[in-house]
Amino acid sequence: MHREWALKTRGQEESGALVESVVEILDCAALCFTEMGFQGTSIDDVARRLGATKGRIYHYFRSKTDLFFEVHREGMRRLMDAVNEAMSAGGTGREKLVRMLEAHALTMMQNIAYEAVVVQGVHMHRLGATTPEQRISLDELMDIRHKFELLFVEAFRQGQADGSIRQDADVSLAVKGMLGAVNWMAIWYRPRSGESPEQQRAMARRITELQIGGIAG
Amino acid sequence: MHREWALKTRGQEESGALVESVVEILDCAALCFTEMGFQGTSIDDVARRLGATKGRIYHYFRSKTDLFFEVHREGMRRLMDAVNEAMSAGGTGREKLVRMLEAHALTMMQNIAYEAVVVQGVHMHRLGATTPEQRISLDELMDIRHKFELLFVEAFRQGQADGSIRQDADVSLAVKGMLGAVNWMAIWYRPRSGESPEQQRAMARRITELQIGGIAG
DNA sequence: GTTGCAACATACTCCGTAGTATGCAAATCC
DNA sequence: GGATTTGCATACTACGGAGTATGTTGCAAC
Repeated sequence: MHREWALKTRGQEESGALVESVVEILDCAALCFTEMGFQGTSIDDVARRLGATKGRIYHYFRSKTDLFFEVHREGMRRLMDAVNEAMSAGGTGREKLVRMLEAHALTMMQNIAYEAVVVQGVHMHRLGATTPEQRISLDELMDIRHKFELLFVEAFRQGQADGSIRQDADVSLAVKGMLGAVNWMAIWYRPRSGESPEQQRAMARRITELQIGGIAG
Repeated sequence: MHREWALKTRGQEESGALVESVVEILDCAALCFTEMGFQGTSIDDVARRLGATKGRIYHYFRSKTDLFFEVHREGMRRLMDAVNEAMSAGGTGREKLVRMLEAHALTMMQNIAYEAVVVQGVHMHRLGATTPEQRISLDELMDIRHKFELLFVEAFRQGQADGSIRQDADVSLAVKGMLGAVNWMAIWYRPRSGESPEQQRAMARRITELQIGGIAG
């Protein structure tokens, strides 16, 4: 998969060193934004965390807002990739939905910094005070997010059609509820030190199963 | 119920006019914080929305952070009141949980500005850069939030004991999931113009029923 | 080996904003 | 009815932080 950075250097060849440096910046930015919020994070904060100075960041990114958008975009990309793959395999609508929710939850846990920024970004979508250029980026991100939700809606509808999902449910509300339950992990989940991928998968399965099966005894 | 404002004037008698003015400030602050975030909102923004100036705000609140805390506290208070009342009535654990979730969802919808700030505040709890005094306020709010979650845990456990809730569930994870589904409303829900309380109650019932019953067909 | 450019660091500018100090009219108290 | 306080508005200060302009170093190409 070819990444398309919205960088000053967009369009030119990506050497390995360049990508590495940019990813390093994105990682630190994701951590800072997660811990202190967008407005609460200064470029100097990110630079300090990098062990560098602003010069390095502004060499690659036009503005603080652009940097935030790139982190957001990368987080959405990881989510989208995971869920798309989970959806592509066959099965009933319900089986698809289960795989998609598990993939979603697992991606949240494995990329908690990026995904916390994504959750923040959703909240920020009415920021308004942006340049027309940034407005386009923002609209693009909202569009991706909408498409993301539509994937779940589609699987849900398929499940209703094949009888694996109850038909008396408001699809939109049901999907928003399920996604909310998983997205909320961005708020409370922090990896326990030494937590194995298998433990993470187990947690993803449990939270998914509760959303599918409910809690009634 | 006697409100205890963390104001400069704390401890003195609350005349009706004082309360009215403070509530007006809190309402505007809640809207601003919801739309632009904590750091993105300036005191002048809140004042402009009030049709006033900073002087009025700093007359009642020590700092911007204090103002945010008060909005957060008020939002939590409304949630807590609603859920506490729903819990106090009898019934099985599951019946309690249903009423509590419905009350939670309904309160979210009817106080969306305040509750959006509450959700934001949870995310902000590791802000760090606060005075010791503010640190105490913040810890207090986190404590309230924790107690709030414990109410649901308690009802859940009761339901497991009386057989109305399945016993193979991780209580903490299940509660976090359900609360996430409802809290997420702070992100997507905006009242449709002319939406009746009855329609809101219907939505609260639907989202609750999905969390309790699941979506399996 | 020197030219050129990439990849930063350094050193500024400038503006928004939190917080303060002061002014001032109306209400309240004695 | 003078004195004091309340409930703000006005005017100011101080500073942090976004963005910029300008070095500086190292590698690559020729």
